[in-house]
Amino acid sequence: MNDAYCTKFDTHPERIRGAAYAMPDGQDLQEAGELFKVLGDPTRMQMISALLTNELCVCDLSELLGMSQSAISHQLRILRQARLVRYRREGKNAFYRLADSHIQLIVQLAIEHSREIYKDIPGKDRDLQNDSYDDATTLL
Amino acid sequence: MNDAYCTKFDTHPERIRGAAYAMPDGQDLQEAGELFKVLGDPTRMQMISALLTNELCVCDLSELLGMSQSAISHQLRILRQARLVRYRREGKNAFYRLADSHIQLIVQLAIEHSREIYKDIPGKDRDLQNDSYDDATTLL
DNA sequence: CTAACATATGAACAGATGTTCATATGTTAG
DNA sequence: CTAACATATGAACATCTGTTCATATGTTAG
Repeated sequence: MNDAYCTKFDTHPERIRGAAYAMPDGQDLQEAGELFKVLGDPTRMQMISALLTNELCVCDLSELLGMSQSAISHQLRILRQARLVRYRREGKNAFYRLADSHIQLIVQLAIEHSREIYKDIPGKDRDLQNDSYDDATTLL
Repeated sequence: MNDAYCTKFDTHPERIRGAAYAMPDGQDLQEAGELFKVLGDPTRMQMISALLTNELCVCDLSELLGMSQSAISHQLRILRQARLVRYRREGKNAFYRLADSHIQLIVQLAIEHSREIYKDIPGKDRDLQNDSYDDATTLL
C-alpha cells in the first residue's frame, strides 16, 4: 500500500484530537481561504490598495497600475464576486470602492506582520532568507 | 495603438494622484501579497488551522488532513519559507508550530469577515451569490 | 438613429501551482 | 555497521490562473 500516510504510526493521537477539536469550522476555513486567495495576487492587491482611500473608475485603475482595461476589468469581476469591492455607475463610468472596512484592516495587519517578520534578523539580509527557518534562527 | 489603457482619457487625475499618494509602499504590498498567497490554498489553510493550538509533527498533519506525507512536506516547506511556521526536531520527528501570533489574528479576522459578509443578504442564499454585487444589493 | 467611448466578457494561451512518484537525507534502535 | 522509519526534495504531470485579443454591452452626445 502506498497511500498509508506514514509507513508505521509514530503519530500523536492526543495532539491530533486536540487539533481536530480546536480547528475552525470547515466552511469558515474555506471562505477565509477564498478571501486570502483573492488577496494573494499582486494586481488585485494593488487594486485594493488603490481603493483604500478613494473610489476609482476602471479607467483610473487602468492608468494608475499601467495595465490594460481588460485585465483590470477581469480582476474587478473577481474582486466583485468575492465581495471585496462594490461599484456604482455614473454615466459611462463605473466607480469601484472597497466593500467594507474589514478589508483595510486585514491588509494593514498583513503589512504590519510582514514588516515585523522581516526585521532585525541577525546575519541575514531581507532577500536572503529563503529557507531553514528553525530554532537556530534567533527571532524572538 | 492598442496599449492605450483607455482609448481617450476620461480619467480622474486628482483621484489617481490621491490614490497613488496614499498607497502603501510597493515592497510592503508585495510582501503582504505573498503572505495572502501562501494562506490562499486550502491545504495550507488547514495546516495553519491545525497548528493554531498545538505543535504537530509531519505525520500528525498527514494523518489529520488525510494527505500524503510528501504533499504535506512540500507545503510545509512553503510555509517555512514564508516564515509562517517554525519547527524543532525531536528524534525522528519534526514538530511544527506557528511562527507567531499575528498569523492567528489574521486568520481569525478573515473568518469573522467571511461570516459577516455572507450574513443576512435578502433573497440570496449563501451559495448563490456569485455576481452583480452592486448598489442594488442592500447590504449595509 | 449613429458615433464615440467606458466597461464587460469569452476564448486562447502561457506560466504558475499542487500533487504524486521515486528517491535522498537523517535519525534511532539493534 | 544495517534496518526501519520520519522527513525532505527533485521531476513529471495535470490543473488552475492571469493576461491578451477580439468583441459584446451599455451609456451619452450629436
